Amino acid sequence: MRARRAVTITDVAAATGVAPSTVSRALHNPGRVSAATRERVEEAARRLNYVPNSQARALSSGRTGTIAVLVSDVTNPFYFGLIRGTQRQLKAAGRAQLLIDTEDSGDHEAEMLLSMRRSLDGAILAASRLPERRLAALAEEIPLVTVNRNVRGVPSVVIDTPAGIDLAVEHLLSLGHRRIAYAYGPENSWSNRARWQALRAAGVRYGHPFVRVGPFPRGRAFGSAAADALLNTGATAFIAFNDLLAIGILTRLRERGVRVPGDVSVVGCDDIFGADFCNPPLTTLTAPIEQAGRTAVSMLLARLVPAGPGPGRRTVLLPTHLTIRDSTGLAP
Amino acid sequence: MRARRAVTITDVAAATGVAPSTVSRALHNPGRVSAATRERVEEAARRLNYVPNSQARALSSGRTGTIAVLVSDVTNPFYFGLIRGTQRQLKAAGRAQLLIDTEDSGDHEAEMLLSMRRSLDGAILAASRLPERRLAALAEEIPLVTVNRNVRGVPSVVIDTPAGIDLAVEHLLSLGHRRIAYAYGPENSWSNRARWQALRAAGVRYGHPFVRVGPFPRGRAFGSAAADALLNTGATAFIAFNDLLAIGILTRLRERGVRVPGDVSVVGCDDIFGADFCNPPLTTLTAPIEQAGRTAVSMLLARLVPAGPGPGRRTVLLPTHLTIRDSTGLAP
DNA sequence: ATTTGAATGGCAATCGTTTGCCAGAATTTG
DNA sequence: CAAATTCTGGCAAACGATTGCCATTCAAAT
Repeated sequence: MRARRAVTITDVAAATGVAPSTVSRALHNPGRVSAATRERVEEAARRLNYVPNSQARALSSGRTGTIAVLVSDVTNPFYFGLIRGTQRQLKAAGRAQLLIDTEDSGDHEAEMLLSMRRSLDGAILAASRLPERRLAALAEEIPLVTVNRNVRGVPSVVIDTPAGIDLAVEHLLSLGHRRIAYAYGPENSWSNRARWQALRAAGVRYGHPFVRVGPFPRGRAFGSAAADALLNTGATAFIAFNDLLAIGILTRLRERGVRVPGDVSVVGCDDIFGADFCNPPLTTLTAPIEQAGRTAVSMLLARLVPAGPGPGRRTVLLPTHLTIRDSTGLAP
Repeated sequence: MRARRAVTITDVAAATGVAPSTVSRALHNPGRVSAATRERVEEAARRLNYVPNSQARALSSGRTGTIAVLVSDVTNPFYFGLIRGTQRQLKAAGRAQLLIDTEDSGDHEAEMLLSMRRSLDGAILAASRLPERRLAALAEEIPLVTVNRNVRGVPSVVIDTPAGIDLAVEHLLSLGHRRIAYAYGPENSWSNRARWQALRAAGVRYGHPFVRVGPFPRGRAFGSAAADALLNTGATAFIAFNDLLAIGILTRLRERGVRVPGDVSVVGCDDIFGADFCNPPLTTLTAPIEQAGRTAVSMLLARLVPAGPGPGRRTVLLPTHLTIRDSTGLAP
């Protein structure tokens, strides 16, 4: 009933008067056949509207042409840019993107990856929740590139927010702030730990011991709790684990009648969609998210060609910059 | 070098002492073998950590287990919820989701679909840009469900924003607004046309001829042009094609010193991420986007089982409701 | 006891490619 | 001009499942 039998390589072969193997080579290994036959094959393929069956090809060649992109939560705006970046680059390389939502669970992540490893050429792990050991083990099974997660032996692209944190601190210090508090995010987030790490180091360096509150779960909703806790520290400037939390904090501060930046300043991380139009617009560490996606894809694809140029760069560090908007101002 | 040879159905068969065909049946067609053998097979499969090769399975059975979801722009927040909805439902059904960004081009859309039709069990078209004829033709090739696009013969789930428009109009009329202007979106958007359609009809019904400005391309950036044009109409209330545009309009109005809702009221459509924390929070038509995604998947899967329950509902209409926030108020 | 039919399991073809190997033709080399 | 290479193209064996068909076995019905 559905779609009459598809055009196969055999049909093209018959139409051209050559063997199927020749068609295969003409199409995917041009150097292997004479120019004349190649042209005849191509013509016939075009005429018959032949499109290779990727299943069959995957079966015999072992390459599937699809790359999985695993995110912990598709609705987290942070991933939008990332997904767009991977999508672009993959499309340009003629590959398909399998999007997987791991629902923030490492087990889920591993299970998905393992069960699909036969159907994948590789995977990009944006924000893996897996412990180092399991991640490394998984990388043995299937080519992997991580984003914002640095594990020995697994290539990764990481956005250098820690360096950005220094920029934020300088910015706040220059505005006269001396007490800075950090809203600590989920313990299972590598970025979160790295950010706090950097902030604490900066605090020591400048001789102002910065404090932290939390941890708080992911999501704007917990901005309320975070805001209350932050106010309680007596700090005049807050840095939030990410923009989502920062926006939640902003909302709560408004509710409580605390003026931003009159009374306190707030800095976010990532510069997600919405950071520029929330109220007030958020000063934040702008991360090159889309570029991270593109880079991750490039690294992964580079590893897939057998004659890869050596091991390639193992870790690519992408710089961030501080985007100053209206949520930071002079210390009161 | 990579991953020692995988465990195949033959290995399981050997370990159990039965034929491969029996293993296949035990695993996917339980009624066909005795309970005893099935258990032995299952045990062996578990022990050997067998995971079927989906390529091979697709090749012989014709079913691939993956569904494509086509969106016109992955970074449009409207799709976030949709993608989450489809993701959820597909995962529950044990299927994979291939995400495709058509970059707002019908040609691209058709080309992708055609070239992947062998690797797909079906596709969900969120916001197709294809003309009716081509869409209908494509539906012959591959099982399709559209979202927010109604084409004869193609099952669809549409979010009933037109009905919502009436709610918005009543809301605005009750606040004393008499002149309402619509910011018209891209001509190639079915939803946009439907919304204007509904608004115009309401205008006629209530005896207040509503006007429109535009069309404006997708994206927040064009909110500036839209805002200026809207102000120029002399209307006191604006309804925007979607929230993205509405937020852009809000930004521009603030720039120009126009107070919202003091001077003018603004209503958006969709209730995307950000509509609740922009400045001021946006009154909007809340669409059950995630549910739309889930429903689309259910409809598609229902069509795939051979003994489907008849043709099923062809079009599912999902209701919207008006979420009143701070961008609407009494007419000046 | 014979017939019937259901339940169970195996054989082998098939799905559409890719690719190692081989043979003949064409070309280069000494 | 003979020998050695390089080019081309075909054959056939995978790749790992599914499934139509057949052969047994075993129980139920006559």
